[in-house]
Amino acid sequence: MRLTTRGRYAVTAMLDLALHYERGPVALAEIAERQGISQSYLEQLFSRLRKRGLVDGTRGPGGGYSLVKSSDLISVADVIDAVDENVDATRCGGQRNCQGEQRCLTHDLWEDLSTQIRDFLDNVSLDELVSRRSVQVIRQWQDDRRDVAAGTPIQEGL
Amino acid sequence: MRLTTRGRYAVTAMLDLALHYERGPVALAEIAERQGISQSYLEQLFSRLRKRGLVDGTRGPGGGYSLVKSSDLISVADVIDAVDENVDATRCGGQRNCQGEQRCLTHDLWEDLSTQIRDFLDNVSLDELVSRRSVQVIRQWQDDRRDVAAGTPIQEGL
DNA sequence: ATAATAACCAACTAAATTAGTTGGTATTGG
DNA sequence: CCAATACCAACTAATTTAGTTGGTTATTAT
Repeated sequence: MRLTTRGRYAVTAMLDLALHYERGPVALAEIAERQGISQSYLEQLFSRLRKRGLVDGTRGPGGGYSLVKSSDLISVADVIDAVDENVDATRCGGQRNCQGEQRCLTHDLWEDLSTQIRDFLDNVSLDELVSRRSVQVIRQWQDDRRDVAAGTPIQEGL
Repeated sequence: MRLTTRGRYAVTAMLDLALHYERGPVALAEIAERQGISQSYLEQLFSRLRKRGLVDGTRGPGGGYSLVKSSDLISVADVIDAVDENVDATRCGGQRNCQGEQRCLTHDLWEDLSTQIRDFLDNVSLDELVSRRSVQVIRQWQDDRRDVAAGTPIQEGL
């Protein structure tokens, strides 16, 4: 089973995008700063996300990335799939050849676990994450922090 | 999240033990052969399993390992915990400091996923695995194969 | 006693993977 | 034209994993 920083970064970045793309494309530099992720690493991740048709890149000043589909149509599983090979828990990747030609003793167990994980991740959309209270709290904090860093007075509303 | 060959090997080996320890201690050489796992790697895993009080080692000829507790009291989670550090899906290991001092945007999501995985693995006991049809089929195949390799005619019953 | 068996132990190695860097080129808005 | 930004490929450092090597102890059978 592969669920590593790569997948977590990708979901975090996509969630950042879902939170900010309404005012137009979001530059990777912004996401990198807000989420504390290396920008060039993000580039690699977004290259994969773009190839999967999840995001759209706009070049030039004012450019950045935007979501192709509405955030309620993008599941966490979609994002992880795009950057990580898979979240399969079996050794053989479902090929049933974990031990020579044969299935290993525990093949079915890992298959069941994979199904569990997949069901869970399939059923969480970016949109659902956006509306979570805990996400909104962190978003607020991150946005304020950025305004302070930029010397802009914190504004309520707008 | 860490679910790698190590954890899978450990569960497979423990299941092999559950399937065979009634006739006395099972030598690692046997498990290694039946399950296709490097014996010296198994030694490392069993060292951890022993320290966790899951198995008991008997030295000398006829020795090997046996289960300390009955197989219905050992969950798959117990085994994975013993050899893998954890199956936590968060980056911070639940410390909530995934981004500097703060939680990262997706912290709660990974926490929820961890809970899912843990619940699943907690609720599968070795005993339950033993009684699965698919496990019995593979067990039969493995035991027959070993008899053939040893030149012993296959016996029904005994 | 001695030899064989098997647990037990520590240190090393090879391979893979990951996270991240470097140094670019291509587009596009102002 | 210039600055911003996506886009791209190749390299690097660190970490982790699976597995090896070369032992030592303890126990049983002869």
